[in-house]
Amino acid sequence: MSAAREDRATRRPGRRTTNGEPYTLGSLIEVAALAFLERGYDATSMEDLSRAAGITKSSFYHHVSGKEALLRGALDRALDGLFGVLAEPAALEGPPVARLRHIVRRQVEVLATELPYVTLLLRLRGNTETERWALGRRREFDQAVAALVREATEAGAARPEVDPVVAARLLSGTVNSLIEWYRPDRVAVADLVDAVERQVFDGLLGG
Amino acid sequence: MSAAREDRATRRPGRRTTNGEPYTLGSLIEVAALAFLERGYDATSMEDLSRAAGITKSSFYHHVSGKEALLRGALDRALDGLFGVLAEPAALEGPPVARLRHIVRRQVEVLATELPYVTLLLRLRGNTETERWALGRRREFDQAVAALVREATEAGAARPEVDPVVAARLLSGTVNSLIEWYRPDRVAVADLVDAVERQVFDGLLGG
DNA sequence: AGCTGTGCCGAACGATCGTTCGGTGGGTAC
DNA sequence: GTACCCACCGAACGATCGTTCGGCACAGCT
Repeated sequence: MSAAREDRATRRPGRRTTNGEPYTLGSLIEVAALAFLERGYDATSMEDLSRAAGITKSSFYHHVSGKEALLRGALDRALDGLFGVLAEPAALEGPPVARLRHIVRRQVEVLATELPYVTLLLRLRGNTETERWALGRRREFDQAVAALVREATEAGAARPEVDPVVAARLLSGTVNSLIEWYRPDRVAVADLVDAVERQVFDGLLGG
Repeated sequence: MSAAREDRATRRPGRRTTNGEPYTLGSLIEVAALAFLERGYDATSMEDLSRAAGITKSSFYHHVSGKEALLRGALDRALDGLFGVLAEPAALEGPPVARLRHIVRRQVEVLATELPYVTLLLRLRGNTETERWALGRRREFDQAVAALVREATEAGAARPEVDPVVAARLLSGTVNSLIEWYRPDRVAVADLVDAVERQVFDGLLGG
């Protein structure tokens, strides 16, 4: 996590005494998200975070207003990624099934590339106001996908025997469950996208 | 340690002042699991638990050795349910696909009926020795299912284009994601089982 | 030279955590 | 009666939490 700090040590951009890279809010949010991913939000102390960043706890507070701000920043990044998918042209035009396919594929990509942030979003319990706000936005996203599943079912393009609401939940569940096991070094993102699409739209059996 | 207290319920077994129901370890584990389900393990204090049980914090400790024991008890119950499925005859005999189908259906049933306990199991981060022990047992279960998926693929009964390991992860993810939204009062268990089986083995599309 | 702003730190704050302990009151056994 | 048991409680323990504060070292500017 600190390898990038001493390379351009000659120039003094901000203040930084011993090394070049200043601590930005974004970089500290990244550090925090990785720690939250590993131990969970509540079980991660500010001492843990500051140690991971390479400074003391009190120095850490010089750059960050508090623990909840780190959470909020990470959740913002996750939600921006997800809602960005919904705003893409291929998610807005064409038959419902095609739009659904595109959203699922892109959602998997966002999950894979923004893994720590999305993981944080999906593990929320709603204990604080910030968490409830993020859960509300996440529900918006899920409902948009659920509406698309219902459209596809009514258009006769999806299995009518299954309640579209339940189908949408299972769909979201399948995609979101990636955070439980996917690690970027083991499986390529492109292969992951294909595998999820096949399993979701074609099922486990057949061939 | 405590099972001997409730069996002879007619004769005032323990002491109980205001009501007849004695506090057994099992009933307190149930209370705890429900609270953990709502707020998360770390965010739930012993004060919360004792208040939910209707006694003070110090009285609570008269019945329970500690917070981790409650966690351990709940995890035990979840793991017993899951491994019980693997031990059923229909999970041991017959072609791989049929055994897989049976396990998936029964696993959904266990998730639905033991929801708080399984939820606790699936949210573990491995911060304590107890958590790591439970994660190890859970991995055993997942590997047993993964082995069955591989068998089915080699037998030509599942899609060969998808890596069996990834397919098994997606399968487990789909089933386990039920804990994120399923509540026993909204959808009947039998309908849930059918919907999951269809979505997993037949896919979202078609009709 | 002196002044100022800033990155960083040690020490401590009050709050809350899980846990322990001494005691109390009312029931049972003798 | 009296001795004992046990569910229950109030109060406090040490530890750790997130957060704050005063001060130190050093760079840029005048």
